[in-house]
Amino acid sequence: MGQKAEALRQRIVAAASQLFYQQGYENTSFTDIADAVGISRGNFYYHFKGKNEILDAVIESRASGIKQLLQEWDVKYPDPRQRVLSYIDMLSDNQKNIRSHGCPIGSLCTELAKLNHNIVHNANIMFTVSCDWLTVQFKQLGHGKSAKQLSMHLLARTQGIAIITNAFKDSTFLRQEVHRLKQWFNEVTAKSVN
Amino acid sequence: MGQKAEALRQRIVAAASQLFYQQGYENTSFTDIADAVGISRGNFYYHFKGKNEILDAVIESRASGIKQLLQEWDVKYPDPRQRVLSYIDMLSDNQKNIRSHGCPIGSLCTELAKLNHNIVHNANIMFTVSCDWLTVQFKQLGHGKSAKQLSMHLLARTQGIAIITNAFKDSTFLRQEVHRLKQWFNEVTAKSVN
DNA sequence: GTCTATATACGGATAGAC
DNA sequence: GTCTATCCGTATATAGAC
Repeated sequence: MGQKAEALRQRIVAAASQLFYQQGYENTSFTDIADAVGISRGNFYYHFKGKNEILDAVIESRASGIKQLLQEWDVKYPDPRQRVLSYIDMLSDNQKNIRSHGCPIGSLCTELAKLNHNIVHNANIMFTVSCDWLTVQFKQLGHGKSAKQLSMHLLARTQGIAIITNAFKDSTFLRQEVHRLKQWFNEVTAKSVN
Repeated sequence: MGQKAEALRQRIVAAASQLFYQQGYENTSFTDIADAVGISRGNFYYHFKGKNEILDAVIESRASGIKQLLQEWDVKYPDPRQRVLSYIDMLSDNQKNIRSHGCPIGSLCTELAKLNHNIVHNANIMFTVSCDWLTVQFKQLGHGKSAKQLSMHLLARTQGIAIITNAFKDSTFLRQEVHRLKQWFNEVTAKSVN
């Protein structure tokens, strides 16, 4: 496969990912993606076997995208506390998108759980990337045994915030909850220091 | 409209509500509902103008169902603390369904937010019923100004738990979080007593 | 009121020209 | 590699028999 084809493949995945986020997976047709990319419907099948394979690529793309971002933070921020606070700040940074379309990970997992796709069971790798990274941070903050539980808790909190913000179209609530979440994080990490 | 037709209408709404929960709204066809109820596809259009109207009825049905349950609790439990704890216990009571299909309210709101339906803006009335009721309970527990914020917070927490439980198919996490949530509630209400 | 038959549109997928 | 043309299944919705 040539470089040009590979580049087009990337563009298809990027467009599909955005459309899946805005409109949902099932509700996005090949026509939608084709129009966004500027190619014909038939051309898809040179790059992908079918819609399932595009979904697979989107999940893979999102997971590796998050992974890369988190690795950059590992370099950028020496303090694990700062890293986790940056993670929480993602909610504020993306509040407009969350208000309109929810969390890209959570909403996709929710949709796929309703379908009988085999891929459903692999969709949560998008969560796992964050979960594993957060667990490492909590371990570095002195929480050995409860690190994973705290990580999952934080993950769930962010998801709940995204759902309610999206349902009520209310960014004010998001900001309140971000504050509350940071408060919780400060209390939890303060405990471990002693 | 006769009683028999009204009864059939109820059965259609009940079947549709369950299927929307298990398979999603878009992914559920008239054929699916027809098979579940035991009627023909064409018969729907005597009772409903279209799929939108069925969705409307399902939302209405769920909202009034929750409202009724909460009103029963108002009678059954004299203590507002007990009422809120019962609300939290809904997570444990429905853990199997949540594991398989998430929260019926949250997942529907998430799906509808992706579509361009006009109904989307009314879907959150299902949340509002719980939110208003919880706000009343927190007010009775001495939280005047922050009652609504606490109510929304609790709502978000339950949603986050449902998402993660569903994504990871992990009921153990749900039980941990229910414990954590009750702990939070105890701390919050303990404060207000003083 | 409930049914069968059918209209119409659109989805994913394939074949083959270029 | 990318296109056009087309197949086929299924969706909502309607018409009209009973």
